[in-house]
Amino acid sequence: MVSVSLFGGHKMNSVMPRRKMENEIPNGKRAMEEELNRGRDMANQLLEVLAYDKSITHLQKEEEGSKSVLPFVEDLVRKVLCSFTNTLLLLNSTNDVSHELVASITLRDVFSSTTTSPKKLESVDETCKNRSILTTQNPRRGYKRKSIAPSWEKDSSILVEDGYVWRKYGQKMTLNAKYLRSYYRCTHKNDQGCQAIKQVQRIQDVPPLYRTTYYGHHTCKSRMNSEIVLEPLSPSASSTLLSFNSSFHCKQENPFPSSLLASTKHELVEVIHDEHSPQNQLSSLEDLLLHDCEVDCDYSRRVASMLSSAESVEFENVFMSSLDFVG
DNA sequence: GTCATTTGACCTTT
DNA sequence: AAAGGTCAAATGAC
Repeated sequence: MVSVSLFGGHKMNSVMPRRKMENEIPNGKRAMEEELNRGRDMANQLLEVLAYDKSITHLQKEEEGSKSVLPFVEDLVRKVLCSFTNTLLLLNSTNDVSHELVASITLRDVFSSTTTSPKKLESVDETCKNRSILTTQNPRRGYKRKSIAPSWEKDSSILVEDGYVWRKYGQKMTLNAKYLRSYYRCTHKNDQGCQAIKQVQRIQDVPPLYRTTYYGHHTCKSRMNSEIVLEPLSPSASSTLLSFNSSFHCKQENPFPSSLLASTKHELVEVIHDEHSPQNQLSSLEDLLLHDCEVDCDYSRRVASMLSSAESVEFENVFMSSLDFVG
């Protein structure tokens, strides 16, 4: 089980401006710490309960006359969600982060850009300051370098259309790479403010292998309905490998529907917006926190019923990432 | 004319 | 300072 210590868990970078230390934690932050710790403990319990539940077969249950632990799980999930909600309320009320930044970072960003540490927030803040200087002195204004962690990585032996419209904005030869890396942004960046970008790098010649790394989320409404293979398929060139790189802190939004995750079909794959997919389950969690300050029992019941043990691990990852963000 | 891509320069991060 | 990421003018395709 991963243990995260708030405020002390992050290595203090020498470059990092010194902020308030442990003995200077304001009440709001202390309360946040307590809330998050509570939530984490409950998430841990949830995992243990689920693991226990899984270990007992239905037959055994019948023999022992034991009942499902689901109601207990539900309760735990509800408490976890309460903790999230309380923390987010505290987050919103804290003045520790600039109002501008709070306004620019939505709750969804908190969950999506889960490696955004305070250090990063500060660097973003600095970037904002610098940019305000640039806007008056440098004609090349609006320059913004990606500061978020990759959200999804996909290795594929074929070039596939992922359902979004991308616009190439650059390419670069990188160190230790034999091929150019191409940079794409969502074509709706300007008209809809969509911040999604991706990088495509050919990593192998024979058989051809491409690594596509996605950053950010699509906020545009341009989703097409199918994944289109751009290159002719050969029997040998059929594998599509999706990976959550373990080095990534965030294993969050998957730009592909779950129905594609396990797909190795040699044909066009229909994109199915499955409301029971893990991705959407997590989205549901986010929505809970986004829209409801008070956790609805029906919602938590729904969430609990949707969670498999694997998904509760994902749930915990999201939770841990939020700790990372706050800590 | 409009829009996408190319490409060198510029900027940030490490 | 090097490497990686982004911008925007130039260019091409339609």
